[in-house]
Amino acid sequence: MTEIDRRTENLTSALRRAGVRITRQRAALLSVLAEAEDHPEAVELQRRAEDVVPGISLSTVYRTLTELEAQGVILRHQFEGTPARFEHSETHHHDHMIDVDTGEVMEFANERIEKLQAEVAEALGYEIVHHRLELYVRKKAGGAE
Amino acid sequence: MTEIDRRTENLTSALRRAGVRITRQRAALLSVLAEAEDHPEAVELQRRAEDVVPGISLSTVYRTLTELEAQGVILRHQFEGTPARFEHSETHHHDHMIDVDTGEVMEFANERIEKLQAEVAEALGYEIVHHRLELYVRKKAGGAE
DNA sequence: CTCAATGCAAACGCTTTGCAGCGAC
DNA sequence: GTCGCTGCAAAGCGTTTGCATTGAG
Repeated sequence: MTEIDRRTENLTSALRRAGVRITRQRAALLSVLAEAEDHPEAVELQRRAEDVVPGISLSTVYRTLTELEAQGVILRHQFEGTPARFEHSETHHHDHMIDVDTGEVMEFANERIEKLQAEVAEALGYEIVHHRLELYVRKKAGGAE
Repeated sequence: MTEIDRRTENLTSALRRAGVRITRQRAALLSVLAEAEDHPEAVELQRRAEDVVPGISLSTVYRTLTELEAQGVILRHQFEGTPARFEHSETHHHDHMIDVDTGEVMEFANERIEKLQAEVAEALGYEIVHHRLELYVRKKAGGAE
């Protein structure tokens, strides 16, 4: 069983747990999401799913994504100036760095930043429900291209 | 000259520098923005401006906001689940904490987080153009209400 | 007097929704 | 066979834009 099969299984069981039917459209989307290494937007997911289920509608894509997000198995990111992007939430928590020139999305994790965020909230009597940290960046001149 | 007059002056001169006309609508918006202590959205700014210029249109509000943002004198924030919110950028840099229950927006600044962000980008050969850090929080049980 | 700014209404881009027919269970 | 899901088309929401008119300079 591959890593991707495992992820697909995970997404599928989340839907089953929610008591919904696994249709051809949903099965296609689940595997597309499981094998995505990037951060595709809804239309891109539709495009990829069409290889398996030609004619799948964008409404279905959005409805499924909304359901999966509610189940907590995928994440929806609203970066600046683009439609929402999605990724399965199996991997550990991370934040994002977006190259403003290319649109490329990279991931990073920094334990110390996380800790400081919690301290900031704590100091004011709050606890963090979730956060959003996005670095909009540009390759440095002379940097490795 | 009050602090608010100073801010209004600052916003006005940014527009003048851009070579645009200071109309009644714009003058009203500039002072509304200057005296705002919160993070109002476009319709709210329109509402406040209407006290001075009844009938000011939302298009005008948006057009002026876009211009001021381009001049770098106001900031546009796209928090989750709400229309864009605006604030004059006179004060020093800060990030935001949003109470998910009340919608209240609070500001905070943390030098160490800023520094770590720069380091993360630097380590990968990038420099930060701008960032977005938002903490979606909830008052802790037993915390000062 | 001129040309930029306004208000209106229409278009926009992304996302959600109502509905009649379809298909997973 | 039931009833949840689908595709379609239409609506929603915040924001932008085209255009004829108005008003700042």
